[in-house]
Amino acid sequence: MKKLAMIFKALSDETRLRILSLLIQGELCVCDLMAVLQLPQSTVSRHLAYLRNANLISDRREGVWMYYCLEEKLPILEEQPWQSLLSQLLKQEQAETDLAVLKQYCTEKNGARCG
Amino acid sequence: MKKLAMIFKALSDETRLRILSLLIQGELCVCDLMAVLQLPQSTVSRHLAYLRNANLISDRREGVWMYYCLEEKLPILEEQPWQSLLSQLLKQEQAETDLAVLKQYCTEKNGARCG
DNA sequence: CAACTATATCCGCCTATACGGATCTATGTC
DNA sequence: GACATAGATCCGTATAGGCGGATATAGTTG
Repeated sequence: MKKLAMIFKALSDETRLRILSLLIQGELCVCDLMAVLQLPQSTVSRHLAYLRNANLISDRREGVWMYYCLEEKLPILEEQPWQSLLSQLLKQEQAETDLAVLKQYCTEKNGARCG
Repeated sequence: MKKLAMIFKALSDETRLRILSLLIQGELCVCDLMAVLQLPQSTVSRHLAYLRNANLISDRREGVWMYYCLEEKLPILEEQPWQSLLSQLLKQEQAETDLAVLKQYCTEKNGARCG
């Protein structure tokens, strides 16, 4: 029960929910998230660390960049409720806005790396 | 998104999850919850108030007793993810223990009122 | 190794909220 | 109205965690 509560605590912050909704589209690095969310780097990194500690996302280093992506299966929460929570996220207005910004950002970046 | 985050915040405390898992069985009053959870009245009432403010439960007065029960449909979260979260709750070890205690408590009480 | 960039972590500050005993309020009973 | 009981709220205390600028660290490039 305590573990389940920890997962919900990880989900109890708007910024973290926004990050998760963006990661549904695929892995992103810290720069990407900073650009889309318009938040300082320390804030983004802190939330990513929180989500990683809760095992909701995993990271992968590629050179200087850290790429984060959603964990598809969680140790505690079963797959069905987890996926249905994620799809619920996408239905939020804020998620739509953020995804539009992400799309625009990706177009401009056009496959290039950050930096 | 903020509202969704508020719901998760309400779910981010172990005691509140235990209360919700008990309420799945049907409405209970504060005395019942105190007895089963073995927690002081102020603690139980505080968590119930938190859950009510988050619209996860509703209350009903009957004489001196306040009965609380689960809200079946939430304004923000759709029914499917909500129900699947609730069923996830029941799969936790702590929930099994608590439900056993509740069952025992109800047997002893045998339909009587509190007090 | 020096310089640069991406990211993680530290720091001080501030708010939210957990706890449980004490008190207030509402209701029922005599 | 006096009293008892259920429950809500208040209180002081303690901790978690949000914020974002500053600093530390890790990898890349010359």
